[in-house]
Amino acid sequence: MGKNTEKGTKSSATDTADTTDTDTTGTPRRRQARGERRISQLLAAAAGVFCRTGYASASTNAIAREAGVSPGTLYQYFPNKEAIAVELGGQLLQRAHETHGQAFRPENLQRPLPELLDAVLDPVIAFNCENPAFWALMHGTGVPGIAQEHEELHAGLLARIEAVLRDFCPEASAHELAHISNMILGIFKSSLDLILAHEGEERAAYTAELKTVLLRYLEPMITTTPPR
Amino acid sequence: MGKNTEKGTKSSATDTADTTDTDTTGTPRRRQARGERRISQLLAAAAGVFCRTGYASASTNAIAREAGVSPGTLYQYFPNKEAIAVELGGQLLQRAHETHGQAFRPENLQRPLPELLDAVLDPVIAFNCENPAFWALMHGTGVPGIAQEHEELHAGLLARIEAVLRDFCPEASAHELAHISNMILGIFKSSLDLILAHEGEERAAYTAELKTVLLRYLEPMITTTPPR
Amino acid sequence: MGKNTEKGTKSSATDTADTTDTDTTGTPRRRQARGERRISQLLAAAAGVFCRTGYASASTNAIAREAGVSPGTLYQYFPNKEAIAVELGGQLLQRAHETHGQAFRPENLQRPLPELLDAVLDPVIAFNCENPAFWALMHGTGVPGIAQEHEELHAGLLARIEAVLRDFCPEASAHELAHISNMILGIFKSSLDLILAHEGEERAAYTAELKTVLLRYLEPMITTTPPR
Amino acid sequence: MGKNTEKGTKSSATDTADTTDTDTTGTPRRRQARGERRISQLLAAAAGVFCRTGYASASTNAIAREAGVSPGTLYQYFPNKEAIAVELGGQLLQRAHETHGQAFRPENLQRPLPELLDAVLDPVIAFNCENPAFWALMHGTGVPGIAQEHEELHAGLLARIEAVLRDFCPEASAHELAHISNMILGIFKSSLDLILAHEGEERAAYTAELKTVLLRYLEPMITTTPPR
DNA sequence: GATGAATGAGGATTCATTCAT
DNA sequence: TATGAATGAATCCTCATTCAT
Repeated sequence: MGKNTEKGTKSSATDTADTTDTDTTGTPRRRQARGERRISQLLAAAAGVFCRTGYASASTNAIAREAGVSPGTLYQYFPNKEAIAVELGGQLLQRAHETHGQAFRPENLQRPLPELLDAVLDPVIAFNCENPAFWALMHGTGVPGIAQEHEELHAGLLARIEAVLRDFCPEASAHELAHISNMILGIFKSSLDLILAHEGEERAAYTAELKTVLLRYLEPMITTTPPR
Repeated sequence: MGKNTEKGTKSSATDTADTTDTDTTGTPRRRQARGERRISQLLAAAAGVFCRTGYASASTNAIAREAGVSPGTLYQYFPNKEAIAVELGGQLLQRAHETHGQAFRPENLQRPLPELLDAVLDPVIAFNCENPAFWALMHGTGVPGIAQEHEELHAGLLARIEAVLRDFCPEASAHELAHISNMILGIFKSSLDLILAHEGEERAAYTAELKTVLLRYLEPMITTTPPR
Repeated sequence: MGKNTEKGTKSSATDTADTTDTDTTGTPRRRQARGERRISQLLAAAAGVFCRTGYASASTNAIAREAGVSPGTLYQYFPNKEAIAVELGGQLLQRAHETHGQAFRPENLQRPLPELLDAVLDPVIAFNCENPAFWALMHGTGVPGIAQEHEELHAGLLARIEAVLRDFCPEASAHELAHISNMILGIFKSSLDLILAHEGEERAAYTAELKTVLLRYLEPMITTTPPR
Repeated sequence: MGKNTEKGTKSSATDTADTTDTDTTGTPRRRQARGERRISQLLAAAAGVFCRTGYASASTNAIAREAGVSPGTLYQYFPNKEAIAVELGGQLLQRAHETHGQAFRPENLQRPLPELLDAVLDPVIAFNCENPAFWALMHGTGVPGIAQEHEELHAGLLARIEAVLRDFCPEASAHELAHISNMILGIFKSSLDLILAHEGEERAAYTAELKTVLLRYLEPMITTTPPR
């Protein structure tokens, strides 16, 4: 596992105060850098705690302790517990989008279905294996902000899947496409649970099985070869 | 404490005019009936609240309020919040088992796969549509008692699926059977989410889609016709 | 959920003299000092409330209020109500033991009985007058931890009394010694009630009377002069 | 509020039966007799529960259960928990007064001190051994009503002791008499604890020891032989 | 009268959040 | 900024007491 927290993203949760602070001296820059580090620290801690105990029963004090700071410090960077989840979700979401952008890039989509599945699924699965907090968060927090992020994620993936699907089955109706996409996404999610719950060979086996399911589900629908 | 929840008294939730509800003395039976009603009331309220807010953030006072009683009354029937969830889960679990018993009965399993899928899936889906609190509870409560019930449910379903599978694919290894069963269950669960999230035609469409997925997934594996 | 068995229970009361815990900065020491003060504050408040209303009907909120802090603060230092009583009892017990150690020191025990009674009883009575919460706590809390402390206290005193007695009445049987010691302790306790219930001259009178009782009770038993 | 709670507090078991509002029919008598039985039942149950758990932690439901009746029935005879204790205390108090009347009757007081102690202490000790709830109640309930009863008891005993004392030591001052009486009572109480805490031979030994203590304490004070 | 279900104020305890240092 | 003590509303749960039957 380890700490894979990138910095340099947007902190955005609390930085309204330092927008106009200083332009000339170097200190604020360093200060800001330290702030970024703190935020990463806190988000990483939050990811761990959310993963372990779930959002609802994760206490801010536990997060602060895990991050090695005091609760007061936590609240210097986040206005409340929800904001931590939203920010964490947002960051992971962005990286997920990037991953999806890579996974669904045109050269992957032009291959025959079996290769396409490999090309698309492998990086997405890898991302989720490396960021197990992602699903944990996106699932059942009950937090509106997160729910919205989940929507985004869901809608984004659905759109991508539909796009691919449209290429393969040009004559499918919009409704059919929606149903199929949702099914695909659902199958993916539940398989992901299985994949994340296992390791090594088992994990590989479930990954293979997922591809088999999708392949068999989709193959009969294909009416054209992939475009281009 | 509170292991006295036999079922059986389902009589006329709406009409209080049970003229024949006393065999020897009037009071005990009526008292018992009232207690049963209270328990049902409370469990129904709990189901609603758990469904809406999740187990963790459901407060006992909220459940009591939803049931239209005082917190003290709730605690007359359940020793604590957890027990409510466990009892509710237990009751639903039992009914689920009954449903599964019906769904997986031999005459259903002897048919060809498409009909088998109809025969098995339809009642299970129906049950879940009628008891939406079931999945909500079984999912992430963090309550040991529930987790165990979930285990039971999961293991029970898995065993049933494996049994069916073994008939269809006699030469599959134990590992393969386990993987396939888990995939099937996962696909079922995620489709169930979709099904529960929709109504009417959409619901039917997703149900059909689930069957399609499973049919296409399983058909190539079948090496024998079903026994007898 | 709540696995925070932290400092509260075992602050151990006497470690205020830790001169070495802060060498570099002043803050930790001030913090710790504040914590110590809070604990003392809370224990003092608890002593007052326990004294006034008894352990069972003393509410933690009342203790917090008496200490001038919020309930949450109380729980920052003590995990629960019982722990307050145990800590308070423990602290007082330790001081009692010290007092007893002084009271029963050899040079006191070598004197003739009348002087011995003065030398032993006066400091013990003084201690109890200064710490009226002591008996109040040791009496009927129903708390196991306290009961154990009470046992210790009782057994300790009994042992000391028996030791003195053995010197004075070498030929008394073990049973007789036990009976006499228990009687002495009982007489002491009941007189203490009287002493604590009065002030000034009256208190002195009861103190004198206690000594008279013991003197007359014990004198006829003495068969040797005190050792050495 | 004002509903039906008239009788409860002072029914007092023995004397209300004479105030009979109905003389003609048998039913009210029987009814009243049943009421008396209920009250005795409840008081006996209360005695047991108070003895076992102390007043504060005795719940009215526990008392009702011990008495084999429903909580509602308990409240038909007593307006509240305190009243039960007060009534129980009152009844025991009365019997204690009777015992004291017997113990301190003139022919006992005219004997020489050793016999007097036997004659007075033995019945009082016996009474307390047979009614262990008495001390349990009189001790630390924190209930005003009980405290008052305790006062009565205390004052009554003190007066009797002082009366005896005055006969033996005619020239003692009022203050001295008060002090000595209080000491005697205190010694008696603490010995009683010891006596009640043991059985058989041990109990006898402590009883003997109590008499020894009092004898040695009082003998030197006697300046006259008992009157008559 | 008797029952036992129902009540609800009150107590112990937690935790997101604030504030003095 | 960092700290961690302090806050207090909210939660679970109890029990003396009342009320419908």
